[in-house]
Amino acid sequence: MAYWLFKSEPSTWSWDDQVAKGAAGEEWDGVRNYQARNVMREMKLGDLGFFYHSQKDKEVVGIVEVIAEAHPDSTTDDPRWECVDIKAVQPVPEPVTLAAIKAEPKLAEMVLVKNTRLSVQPVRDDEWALICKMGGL
DNA sequence: GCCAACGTTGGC
DNA sequence: GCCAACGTTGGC
Repeated sequence: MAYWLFKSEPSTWSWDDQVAKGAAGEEWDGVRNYQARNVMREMKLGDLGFFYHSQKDKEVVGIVEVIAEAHPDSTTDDPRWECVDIKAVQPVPEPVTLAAIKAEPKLAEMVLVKNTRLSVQPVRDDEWALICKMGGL
């Protein structure tokens, strides 16, 4: 099982929007970046990911599950772009802020810290476990 | 609202 | 194939 992180501006697509989609989930569409697309191609059914709010909140607010592997992005005719489908699994009881992540030396290598602009990222097993703990899970 | 980082585009 | 110009993202 691999772990990932999905970044979104709450004003565009928030955790609440994701939760509202329920078990049916939703396409993680609109990604127009090769690196992020390549990360999504690595995802397998059942993998878990953090849902991160960028800009205003800057915190990990929930956990999602991959329910469909990479397929063409329905929001474009350009065959270069693909996306996965994800559904909300559960909220993080105590959202983990970017500040808290930066304050933790064990998380200094996170893509979230080192490559802030990448919108879909891999998360290591140890990073996943630690953030879950910090979030009260 | 500003600015740094970075990805993409297009001219040569 | 290189590089300058430009656009976008996201933290502060």
